[in-house]
Amino acid sequence: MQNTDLKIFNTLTRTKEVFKPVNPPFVGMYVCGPTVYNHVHLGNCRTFISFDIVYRYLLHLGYKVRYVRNITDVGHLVNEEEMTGEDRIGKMARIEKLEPMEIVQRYTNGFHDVMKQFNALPPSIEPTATGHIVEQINMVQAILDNGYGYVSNGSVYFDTLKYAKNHKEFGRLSGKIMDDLQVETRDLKGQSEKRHPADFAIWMKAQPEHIMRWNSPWSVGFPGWHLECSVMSTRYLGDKFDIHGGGMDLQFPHHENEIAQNIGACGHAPVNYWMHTNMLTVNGTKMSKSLNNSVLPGEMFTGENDVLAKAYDPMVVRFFMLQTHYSSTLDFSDEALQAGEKGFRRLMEGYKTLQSLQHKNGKVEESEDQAVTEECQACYEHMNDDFSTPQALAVLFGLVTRVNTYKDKGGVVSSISKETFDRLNKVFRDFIEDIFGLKEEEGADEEVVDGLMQLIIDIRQSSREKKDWDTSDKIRAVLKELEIQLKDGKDGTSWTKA
RNA sequence: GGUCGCGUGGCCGAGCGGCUAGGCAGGGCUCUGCAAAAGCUCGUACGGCGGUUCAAAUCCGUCCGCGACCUCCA
Repeated sequence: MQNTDLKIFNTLTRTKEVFKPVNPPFVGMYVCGPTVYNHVHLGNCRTFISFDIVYRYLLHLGYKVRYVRNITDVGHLVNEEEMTGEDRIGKMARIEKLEPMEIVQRYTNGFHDVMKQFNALPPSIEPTATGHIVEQINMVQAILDNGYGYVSNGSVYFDTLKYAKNHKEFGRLSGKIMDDLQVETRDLKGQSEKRHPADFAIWMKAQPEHIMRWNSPWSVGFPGWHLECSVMSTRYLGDKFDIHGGGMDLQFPHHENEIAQNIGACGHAPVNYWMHTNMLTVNGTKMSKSLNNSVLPGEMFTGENDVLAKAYDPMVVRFFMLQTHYSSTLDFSDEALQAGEKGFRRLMEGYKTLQSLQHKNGKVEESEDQAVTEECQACYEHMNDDFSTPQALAVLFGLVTRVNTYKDKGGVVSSISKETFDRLNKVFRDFIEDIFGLKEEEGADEEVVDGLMQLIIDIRQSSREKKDWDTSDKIRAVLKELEIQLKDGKDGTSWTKA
């Protein structure tokens, strides 16, 4: 159905490029997952939902995608720059008096629950850093063997200066210039172990109080944060794969260092297409764990937060995010969310309406038939243009108007051909269910159901009083089909779910 | 300070040289017992100032405002 090629904006080249997998029909995609020392917030979710769309669309195009998204459960320090930095997991374990792995398990579970609520497909592989200590040690050794690392007081650092001299790559992804970074030199604690401020630890010697520690040729310690992604992507996708994604805030230094490690170990760049999603903001400022302006998904779904006036269904939030391109910042506000909620419902109602329409062969209006065909096609072409969900959505809304018009005119469609009618149905199903991953909001809440049941019982009661048994029995019978059992007692009627 | 990006109508948000984005909100109309829904329709835009061009929201310069990264964050 697509006439155009899929184009992806590649951070490396800062241009949209036609997507050509290394080994079609297989596609390897790696996305930096969460560090599970705390709840994921909505900003984190935005990134994962964005890549869920990428994953879904690639699958829709027929690619065999291996989607790897890691769980960081060690090595991510509270302050990377200072040697005194404490491991994030270890810190929470100490504070909450739990095993580090209990922390990891708790927040991993929470993360999975949230992703499920957002209807995000699970990745093909979800590796953990602690599960790949051996591989990480091996990569540190490879980097040392190639002369791009040095041991200092039991820790191993990446020799950024030497790497930058031999490979022009350093700074390319993030647009940094090595000389600027030198100027950035600041007098920080523990920096003495490093030869250059831009050097970073690939293996760190554990301080005595550090809980998470492993044996290595250099010290009892733990792997550097940037290393795990290099190792796990290589392990599962090979040393040259298609797409690497993550939030924009990981571009530097995390992804830049990742490239350096891969080149340092394997001699060539690991990734063809780098994709970065933009930030979620609250009142114009980035949502961030460290800024304490986070809204948690759970708080959003229940409405218990300081930012928003009411609760929003996960599907509404997902839809809301799709209205903005992944590369733009997205600001959360109550007004915008409410508009999104109505828009979402309009779309879903339109989808339902479409499914209720009948096609009948008749006189085909050529221009209309052609317009519908073109609009259907446009949805795919917008997705092919760097996953432009807002534009695809706009076209879909245009089609919703058509669908509603068909319904107004009696629900029988004959002005477009059967083929076009079927295509229209396919586009809605493809986009709403497969590509956008949208589904109906969770069932009406208890309060509404209770209210409805009381109303039905009241109506039935008045028909019983009029001895209108046909009506009262019909109500009881239909409810029974819905697995609701009415119980007529002395004190009135109650109901239970069968 | 360095690097990058952004400023679009009441709100959100696409577009990025000529052609209606879209959603929400507001006005009018149609339909319907009423209401809602739905359809049709209307209005208010491209931060300021210059420049390039037959033509600029879209390119260039400049000024103003905002943000991100440069330190942990998706």
